Amino acid sequence: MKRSRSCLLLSGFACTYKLTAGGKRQIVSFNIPGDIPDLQSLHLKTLDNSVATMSQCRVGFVTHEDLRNLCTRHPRIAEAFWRETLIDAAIFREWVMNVGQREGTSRMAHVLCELMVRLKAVGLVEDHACDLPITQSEFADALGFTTVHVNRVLQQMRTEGLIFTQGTRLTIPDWEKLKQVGEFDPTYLHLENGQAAA
Amino acid sequence: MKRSRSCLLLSGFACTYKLTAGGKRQIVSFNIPGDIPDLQSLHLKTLDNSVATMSQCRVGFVTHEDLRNLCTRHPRIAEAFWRETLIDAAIFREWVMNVGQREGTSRMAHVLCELMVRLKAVGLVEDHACDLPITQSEFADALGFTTVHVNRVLQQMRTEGLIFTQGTRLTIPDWEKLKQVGEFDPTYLHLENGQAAA
DNA sequence: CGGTCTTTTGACTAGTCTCAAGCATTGTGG
DNA sequence: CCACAATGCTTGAGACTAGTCAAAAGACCG
Repeated sequence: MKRSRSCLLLSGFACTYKLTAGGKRQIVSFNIPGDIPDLQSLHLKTLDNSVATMSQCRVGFVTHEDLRNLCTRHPRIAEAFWRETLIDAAIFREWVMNVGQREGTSRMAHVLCELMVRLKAVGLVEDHACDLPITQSEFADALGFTTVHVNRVLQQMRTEGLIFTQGTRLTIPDWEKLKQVGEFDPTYLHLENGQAAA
Repeated sequence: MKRSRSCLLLSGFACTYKLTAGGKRQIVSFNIPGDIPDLQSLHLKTLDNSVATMSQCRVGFVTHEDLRNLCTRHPRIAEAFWRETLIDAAIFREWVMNVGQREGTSRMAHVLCELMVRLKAVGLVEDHACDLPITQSEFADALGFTTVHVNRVLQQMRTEGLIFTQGTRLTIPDWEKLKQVGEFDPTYLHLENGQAAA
């Protein structure tokens, strides 16, 4: 179905996902405030994924017509939007590697690092802690694990002192350690100001 | 490192890959004739992946300066390039799902279907057959399997009549069956003329 | 023809899944 | 304000997919 507008996530958490023929869900990205989850629809006629909220969200809508006018009138803006979609692609590539090559703790640590850095970039991290309203079953769908396995991995990470959780609040006691376990190198996020440390 | 030009694959097969800190390789996409594997470098300063050839290749180079001029003078071309990168992203999303949710035969079948359809689109498929100079170890790196496992999966697929190989030539005896096993729906490739059947 | 790369095989191991149940937390209606 | 859904988290045991290690057999190339 062709969409005539894109949405901008103002607050809250969402995710982009796809379903297999067998009905299994793969979350292909987490969307945080500032993201435009369906910017691609500006140039692709058919949608090949869906978006779901993971918490209460506020969203803004922009019509494709307005976006297109903006792009023609201000090439620099067009370039910036294009660049945004290229960064999304870079993140997908990293996820392919994460799901394909890393196991258990390492895989989990990597997405947590990614989330922390991205959230930090929009000011949602304080003292290595942030609010993360993502259920274990959502993590499972994102990592290609089962909920049961995510639970066990998280427990292990807690006992190893890699993470600390209270409700939806996540705290990273030792950022360097988590980064190392997740083999995390933020280059692929292409942040302007290489704020590698969260 | 900043690149000042992009390359167009004229003939032969290549792949885009990333390495984990531990040295494991994840192939994130196969590049076929007509592809511009590093088009992204036009707007991203740092490269977060590498490209390798899998066979003899002929490539053409275009400087970013020329590309940028082309884009400013012909907005439609800029739009087309942007669209290409969006399709790449759609393929990455599908790969995340493939690696995250499908197992063994199904996972393998899916990439084979994708390759067939993409090769067909550039005229490299005849009678459900094509030349595929991809080693089992390369498939392994693309699928997140080991070479040993790829070998066993392929053997099973041969005995099941899903594929037929002689050297680097791959023939698909029963396209519908392969599509079904791989849960393959070509929507995500966003081909202009929905040539779903290869 | 020797050397290298690729494919194939076997036996054993490990990571992850499945099924199944119990517990905790939260929000809601009576 | 409490009871009870509903949802999410935790646990255990057994099964299965895929990995590891090791080596042999083919294929390709200078």
